[in-house]
Amino acid sequence: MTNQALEDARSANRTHMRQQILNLASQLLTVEGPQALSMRKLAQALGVSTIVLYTYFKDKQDILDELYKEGFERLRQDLLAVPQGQDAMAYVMELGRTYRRSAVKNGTYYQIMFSRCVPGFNPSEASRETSKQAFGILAAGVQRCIDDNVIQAAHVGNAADVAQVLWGMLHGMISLELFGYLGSAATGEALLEQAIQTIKSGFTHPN
Amino acid sequence: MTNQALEDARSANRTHMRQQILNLASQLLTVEGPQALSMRKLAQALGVSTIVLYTYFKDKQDILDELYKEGFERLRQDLLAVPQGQDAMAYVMELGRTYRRSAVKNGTYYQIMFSRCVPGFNPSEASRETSKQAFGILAAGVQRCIDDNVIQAAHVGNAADVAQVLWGMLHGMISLELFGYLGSAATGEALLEQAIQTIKSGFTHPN
DNA sequence: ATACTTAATATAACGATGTTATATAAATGA
DNA sequence: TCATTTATATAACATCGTTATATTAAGTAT
Repeated sequence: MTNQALEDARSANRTHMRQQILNLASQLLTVEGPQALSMRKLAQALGVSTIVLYTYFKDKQDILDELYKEGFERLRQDLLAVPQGQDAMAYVMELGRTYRRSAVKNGTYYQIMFSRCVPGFNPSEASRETSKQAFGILAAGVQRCIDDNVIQAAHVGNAADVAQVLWGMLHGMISLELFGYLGSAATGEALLEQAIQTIKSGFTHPN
Repeated sequence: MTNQALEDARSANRTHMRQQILNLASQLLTVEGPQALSMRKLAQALGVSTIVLYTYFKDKQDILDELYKEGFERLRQDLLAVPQGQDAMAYVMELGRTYRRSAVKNGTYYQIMFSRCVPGFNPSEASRETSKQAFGILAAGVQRCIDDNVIQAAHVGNAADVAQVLWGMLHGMISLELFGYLGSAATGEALLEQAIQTIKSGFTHPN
């Protein structure tokens, strides 16, 4: 006969252990970079054998998938914290600045989310759904601009497409910054501000 | 006594062998992706031992560095092929479309150039100079727009900064496309066109 | 309480990777 | 012909992700 309380305890231990592993993986990732995040180091840091990792996670991809999700969750939380009180356009522009701050703050996470820094890693379909939620915040902000007639949808297309363009620009500027492709003259923050202003003008003054 | 002709012959053989290795590496990269580009496979495809690779290149990074340079060289050539006859703004916009076409056509090269798809690889300082030359074409185009008063520098900043913003947007849109982050609704080409129009409006109608 | 079953963990191995030390064959020079 | 340098091969080392086998602990049942 199976004991329900026992199962629960085991399940609790299981999620607890999983979290502990993920915390350590996150720390290893942040401090030493994606390169140093190996199963062996992780196990050693935990003081256990490698096989323990495989009882709590299917494989390394499974762990990376969780970090990927956590990265998008952090981004989503940061974006959610932006107050919507101001006018719609100002809100969207502030989302852009927040996006950059969040990405730079969690640079190693951002690498996992958007660069193929771990060979063979591809986020699962479920995790990609998480990424769409973060994007959804951006899209909703754009939609509000359209509703308020700050952006003329007739000229620039639907909200999703406009948000894609905005996202692309944000992601591109941030990627160049994180990759060291920005000319030494301007800072990432200043250039992003300029980019935001440019795209804002493009949204509001279509040809 | 050293024979000059012999040295020359050796040097010629050396560069020839180097090129042969790089060609095969490029093919391996294109067909099987960055993941499959290993020293052993490369040696096996050449029908020689791994040590041969190390007599012609310092290490794997050295080979990747050459591929990195070749990627930017291809991009540069494609951008140079864009006719400058048209008006300055149209030329810059066409540069943008060409940039995307070139990046999509050489997707695996683009990964080496802009994503950390090979652990531990960082382009050398010399190679990064090559990347700046491709960027220089973009910057020169923007400069022409400023000279022709199609872009008001007073509003949007100097040519280098404007080009950075343009580059960031291009790179971002392309990255999202190559990474599969584009909503299934719109194609990469259509979205880039929209982005180009947006940024064009932003450049010409500053607030 | 003792035997049985199940879960958790360790050890050690497999194949693959980049890289290199040692050894061997070929070619060039005196 | 002998000596020296060069090119190449073989085999090894350390690291990686992963897993088969063995061992230990814990819980269950009689």
